[in-house]
Amino acid sequence: MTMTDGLPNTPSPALAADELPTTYRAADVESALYARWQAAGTDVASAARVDRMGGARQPYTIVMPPPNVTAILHVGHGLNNTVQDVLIRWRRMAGDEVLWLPGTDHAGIATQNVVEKQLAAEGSSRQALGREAFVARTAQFVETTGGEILNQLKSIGASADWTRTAYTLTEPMSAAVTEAFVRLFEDGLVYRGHRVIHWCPRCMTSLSDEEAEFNDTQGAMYHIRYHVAGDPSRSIVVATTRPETLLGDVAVAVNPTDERYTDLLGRELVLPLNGVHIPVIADDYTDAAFGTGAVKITPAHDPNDFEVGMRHRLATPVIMDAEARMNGVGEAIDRVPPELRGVDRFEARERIVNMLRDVGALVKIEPHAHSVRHCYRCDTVVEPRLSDQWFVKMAPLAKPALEAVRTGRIRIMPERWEAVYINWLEGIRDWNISRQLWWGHRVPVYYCDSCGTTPKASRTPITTCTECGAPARQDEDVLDTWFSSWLWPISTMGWPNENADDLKAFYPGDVLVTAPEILFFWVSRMIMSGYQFMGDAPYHTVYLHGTVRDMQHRKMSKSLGNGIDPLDVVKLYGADALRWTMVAGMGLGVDVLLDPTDLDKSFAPGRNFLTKLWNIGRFLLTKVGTDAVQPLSAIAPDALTIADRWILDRLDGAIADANAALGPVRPGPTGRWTDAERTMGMRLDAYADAGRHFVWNELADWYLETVKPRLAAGGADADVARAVLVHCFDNALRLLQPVIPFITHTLWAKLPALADGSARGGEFLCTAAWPDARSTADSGDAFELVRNATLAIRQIRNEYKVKPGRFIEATLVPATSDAASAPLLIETIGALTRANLSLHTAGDVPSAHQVLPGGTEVVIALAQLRDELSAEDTAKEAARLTAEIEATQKLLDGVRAKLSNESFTSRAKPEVVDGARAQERDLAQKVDALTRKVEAL
RNA sequence: GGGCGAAUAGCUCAGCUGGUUAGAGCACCUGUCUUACACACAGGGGGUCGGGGGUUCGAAUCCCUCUUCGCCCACCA
Repeated sequence: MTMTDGLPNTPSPALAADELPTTYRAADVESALYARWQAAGTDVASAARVDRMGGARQPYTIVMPPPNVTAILHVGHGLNNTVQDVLIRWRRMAGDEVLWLPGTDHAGIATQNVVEKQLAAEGSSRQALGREAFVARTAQFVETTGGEILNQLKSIGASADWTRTAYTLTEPMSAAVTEAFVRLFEDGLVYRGHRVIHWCPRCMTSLSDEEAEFNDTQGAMYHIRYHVAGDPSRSIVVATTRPETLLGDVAVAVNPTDERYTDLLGRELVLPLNGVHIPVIADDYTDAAFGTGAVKITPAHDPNDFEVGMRHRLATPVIMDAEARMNGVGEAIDRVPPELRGVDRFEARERIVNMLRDVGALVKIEPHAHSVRHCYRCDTVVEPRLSDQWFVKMAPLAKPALEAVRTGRIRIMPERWEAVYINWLEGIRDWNISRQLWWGHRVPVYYCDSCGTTPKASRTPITTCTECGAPARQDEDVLDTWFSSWLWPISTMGWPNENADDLKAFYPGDVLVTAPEILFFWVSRMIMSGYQFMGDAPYHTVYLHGTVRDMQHRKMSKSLGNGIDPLDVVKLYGADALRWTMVAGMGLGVDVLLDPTDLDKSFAPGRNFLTKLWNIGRFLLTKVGTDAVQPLSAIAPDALTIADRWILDRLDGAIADANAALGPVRPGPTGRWTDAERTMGMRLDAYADAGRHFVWNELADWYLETVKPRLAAGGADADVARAVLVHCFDNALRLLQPVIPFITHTLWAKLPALADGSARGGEFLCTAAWPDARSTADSGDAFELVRNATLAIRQIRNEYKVKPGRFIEATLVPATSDAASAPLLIETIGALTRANLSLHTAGDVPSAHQVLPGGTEVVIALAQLRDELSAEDTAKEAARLTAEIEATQKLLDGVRAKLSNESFTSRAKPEVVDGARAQERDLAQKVDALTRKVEAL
């Protein structure tokens, strides 16, 4: 017992009562502790410490998906950022140089909409204000109220590097956006296109394909008759879902093989209502089997019709204005009857249908379910509209992004999204990047109206035409918000300055954490921009988490009123409870279900676990006291009891489970994930559970209970127990820190000092070391006897309704395999079960038996239990036992049949066969013991 | 229309390359204020792993098929 020399043999003084209040109050701890982390700079990254820069650490980088600058925190942000914070905190402890780079997005349409609404409330508008003033006003709005969401993230514990906070509409970001645009322009990857795009008449801007979302809608199919010019006896019936567009029709197309219409090809039809003559044309686009087999062609208001129109060199009259009111552009005004001019498209639809009915052109109206595109920002039905826009040619950019996933440079989790990603990229279409908005990065293209020279893209503003010296004019449009977002992983690190320290140290990064909704909007485009501008992918893992939903599985939203405010949860139960509940309840890619009407119930897992952890800590720290403890390394192996070995073994198991659930951290030296690695790790729920299970179901439920007498006895063995206790709890807190950083730190800071004077890991748990498993290989198997015997005795006590407080006599009959350890353990088992446990061979008095795995028997004489039982109970018990014998016998027969099967014993893995043999033995013993038991009754 | 996925306990989900009596959390039932914790402790009930075929000594796990849900994409007016 030399290892405890010099330590007092009296119990260590207890903690002062006020140091650990009986209940954990998160509010007393969290904001103060967060401020200390900030002051100490625990989450500030240093490029110089990174191995790529000659430092000693591997970088671990996550760029935060930038929330909209005007957004307020909702539970989806909470989930997203908690996941990132868990990964970040884990790697920080594991010794990586960690960079979690936060920021916000200027969110073009969204922010402009908010300010426009304000202006409307003031009786003003952006047009009234003018561009410059509007932008200034919006900038000021962002300045004063924006970015609040980042502060809110702090209150849930997000340990981002706030010294690097970025915003997409700052000078450096603008420089990156301009540089990217100009490079693509110069490479011919940005071009001006004249085509039908998605137009939001409320936001008054074009949208990309991704921004125009499909909604299934119950609409109608209108069948309309167009008469042949000069021959009222002949006609063609067309079918359309948008009758109002007929004013812009320039042809009717039929399939060339459709014999119904062959004789009408080349003839002219008269458009009802405006009398315009249009030809009947043949085009493969028309499906003879659909509708009437005749399609009205409106090139300016339908992308397909536009294509048809191009093939047949047809005119493109625009019959709606930017606000989607019936109105002709230029000569097309003549196509719109005066009484319809200026009428909203939906109103116009009704009126046109009535007018068609009046002139006898309306054949029928059928219900028709179809998908209609809506603006992703304001949900207005999008209008296809012919206009000039800037596009990015995507096919060349998509190529390396596809290769990256195919070759394992990037993995997407859950894996099924890889197929979706590949599917989308293979059919990728060009990206409309110009928006008719004012809030955003202005398109860096300059025109000369005077000499009309080719428009130039420029990194610096052009004020005068380089050709003729006349004043140059910048393009009015701004770029799609996502055109700055797609540069986020590089622009935040200093690109286009390729020598920027951060870019060199932290790019490429590691993981991107987001929801699947923006896989195309953002994730894949970042990958493309990474390859295009830096020659490498921005991360090796895309982690797509689920969505937070209510109990009806509806997405939480403001309009449904079913949201949960994370800050409410923080106030009620603390950030740790919020974090724990979300992480522990979140399978890979699985939605998190929470009940907004019952926060108490929804966050019970977090709250319950925190309370339990607090009580474990309170009890443990009180029992251990304040005297310094030996580090585990100073304890001689033979001083460890069976229980000590067991709990240390379980700790190793928990560490291994946590590491397996989280890792692998990054791909190996090849830089590519192997097929096996692709699906490994990132199981945050499994990791959290490994920690919870250890600290609750092993440390608290078993070890803490068994160690009480040893601590009370004092002396050298008490010091061993103290050392083991503190070691286990210390490591458990380390394991749990990434999920619940506040409470773990609070408890950890109260652990007694180490007797050798060594530091435990600095001032903060969040920068202490991630646990390592012990190198020794001794197992804690012997302790299983305690657990099995205890469970058996408890079961018998319950079965026979023995009052919890009553002591009983019990006998342990050890099998040879347990003969050595049993004598050391009976006291422990007795203490756990309120039994006076003796150790000898089985008598033949009527008894309750339990056969433990391994063959040791627990025997409790029935005589002492008899008075608790009625005759009825006894009969019932006998019947129950008989049934159990039968069931066990059946199992046994099954196992024996299997073992006598030659194919099984020869082909199955040896350990499986051994398992079956052990099972046969245990079952046989059980049948035997149960039979004796029923006889004794 | 194309692509993908899922159906396992009342609910939400684990169950890896087929092998002891299919697990967890919550919910449920019984008992307990056992001097850290009733936000706890102890014990318990509950699943023919969606249906049907097949491969195998052996299938929740692999194959086929049917049914039902879900997701992504898409120019059928």
